[in-house]
Amino acid sequence: MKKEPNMQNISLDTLFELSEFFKFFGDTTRIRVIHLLLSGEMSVSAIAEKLNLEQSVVSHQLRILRTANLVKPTRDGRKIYYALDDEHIGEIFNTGLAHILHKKKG
Amino acid sequence: MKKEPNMQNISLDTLFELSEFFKFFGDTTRIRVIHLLLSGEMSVSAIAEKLNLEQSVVSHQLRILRTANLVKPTRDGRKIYYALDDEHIGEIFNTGLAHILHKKKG
DNA sequence: TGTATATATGAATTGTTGTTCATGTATTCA
DNA sequence: TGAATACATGAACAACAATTCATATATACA
Repeated sequence: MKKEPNMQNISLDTLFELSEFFKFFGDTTRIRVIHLLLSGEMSVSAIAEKLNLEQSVVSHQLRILRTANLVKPTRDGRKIYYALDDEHIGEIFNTGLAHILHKKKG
Repeated sequence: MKKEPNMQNISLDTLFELSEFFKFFGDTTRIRVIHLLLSGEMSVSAIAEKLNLEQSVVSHQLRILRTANLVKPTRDGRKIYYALDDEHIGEIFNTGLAHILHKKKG
C-alpha cells in the first residue's frame, strides 16, 4: 500500500493544536493587528488608533496573541510595545495572502 | 518615512477575506478532513469512518469547504468523492504544521 | 416500482468567541 | 501623594458556529 507524496502521519493531538493555531489568524481584528505588527513593534494605543478600534478590544486580542506567544510585550514607561514573537507568522500570513490575491485575479 | 521589509499595503477588505480563509483551517474537524484529503480523494462515508465522525458532521463541514472552493466533489454512482481543489491548501497546512512541530521541540 | 445505500440539509441545541462597559493596576509627573 | 495616562481584565451580552437528530434527495439494483 503506497502513500501519496503529501501524506504525513500526524497525531490527533497535533492536528488539534494546528487548528487552534490557525484560529489566531481567523479573526479580522487579530489579522489586522498581526498585519500592522509585520511592519514593526507598536504600542497598544497606537494600534487602537491606527485600526480605529477601542483600546479594550485591542488589549483583549493582544492578550490572546500574547498567551499563544505570537506577540511579545515590552514596557517603556507607561506604554507597552508589542512585537511579533514568532518567525512563522509572516510566512503564514503571506502564504494565505498569496491565496487570496491569486483568487481575486482568477 | 521608511517602510519595513515585511510591510505591504493591504486593503481592509482583503484582510477580512484573509481571516475568513484562515477560519477554514481553524476547526479540528475541518483540519482533519483536509489532512486526510492531502493523501488523495475520498468518499464521504470513508472520511467519516476514518475520522470516527458521524456522516452528517462530515457532510456539513464538507459543504463549508465546498462552498469556499477548497474541496471539489465528484460523483461515482452513489458515492461522492471529495478532493482538495486548491493548490495552496497543502502549502498552508504544512507551513502551520512546521510551526507546531518547531514549537513542540522547544 | 420498491428497497437499500450514500449523501445532503434544515432546525434545534449547545458551546464558543468577540465586543462592550465598567473598573482595576501600573507608571509618570507635578 | 494625587491626578493623569496607558494598559489590562472581569462580567454580561450578543453573535456565531458546530453538532445532533430527523428527514429529504439521489442513485443502484432486484
